[in-house]
Amino acid sequence: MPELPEVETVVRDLRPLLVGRTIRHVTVGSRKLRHAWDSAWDAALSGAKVRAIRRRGKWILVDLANGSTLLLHLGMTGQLTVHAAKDEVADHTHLRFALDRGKDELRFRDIRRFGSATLFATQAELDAFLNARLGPEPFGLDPAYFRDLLKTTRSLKALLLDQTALAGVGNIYADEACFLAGVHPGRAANTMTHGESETLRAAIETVLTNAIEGRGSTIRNYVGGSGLKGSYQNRFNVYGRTGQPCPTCGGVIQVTTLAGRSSHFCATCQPPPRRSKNSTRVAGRPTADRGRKKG
DNA sequence: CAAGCACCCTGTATGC
DNA sequence: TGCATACAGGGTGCTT
Repeated sequence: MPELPEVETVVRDLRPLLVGRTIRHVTVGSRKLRHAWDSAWDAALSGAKVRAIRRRGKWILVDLANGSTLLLHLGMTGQLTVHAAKDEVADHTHLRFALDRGKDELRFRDIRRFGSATLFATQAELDAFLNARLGPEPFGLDPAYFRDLLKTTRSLKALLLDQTALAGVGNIYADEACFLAGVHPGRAANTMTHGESETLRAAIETVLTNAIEGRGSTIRNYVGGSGLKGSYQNRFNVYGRTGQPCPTCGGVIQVTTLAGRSSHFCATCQPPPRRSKNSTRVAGRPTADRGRKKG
């Protein structure tokens, strides 16, 4: 599911519902997420007051008054919402954090279980973990820094999806930003002019800002921290619009595979690079995960 | 260094 | 209806 705008929406929704409240106890499901839950964290969390909730890239950080931080990632299908404890517990709910006197609880639901929940005892450990994985946030970037990022033979798509280059951009918003900037996602990054670099940098900000304003995009499972869906999927120009007309020129939106991901573009507004990586996908063409034998 | 693939999972859509 | 296959917003690790 969730890229930066969706995670930001979850955090904004949860902030008034969580900050200042105390986690009373944790209920852990039988099936593990990406990593197993450490039972020692139960004791560390019980009685811990929530000091703040924030976002870094696609990660959610719940800072506790005792100095520890609960770090969550929603993977592809994660949902983090506050419910009344008496509400029916949906299937695939893996963690429940009882709040205050137990009338309400924070629930982590994740169908595919690509998400994760981990407790970091100190800020130093948390920072080390995140700094090893994440580049800067994509807002207010120094144009010169962004130009430096482009000094690579990698495709724009691969670069934008690389969380160590730039934190928070995923498959949807990479495609939408490239469209807005008028550049093909398969372009080698080092073929971008200074002008194009600045246009793309600004396009990323614009797309993410507008998506946050629309509470993110709901394709399948995504809901915000309040349970409300997003609306930005109604404003997609290219993502998921294969075969439909380009909003700008009326040409047909194409799809190809770049960096192992479906990549959507308008061949007129975003001229493909001259050689390689511009062929449209043919039925049956292999992609990651396809043709693998089931375990 | 970069690209490609496999893998972690489940649900849904589609074709036969 | 049933079955097989392909695909999905992400991150990680291995091989080419």
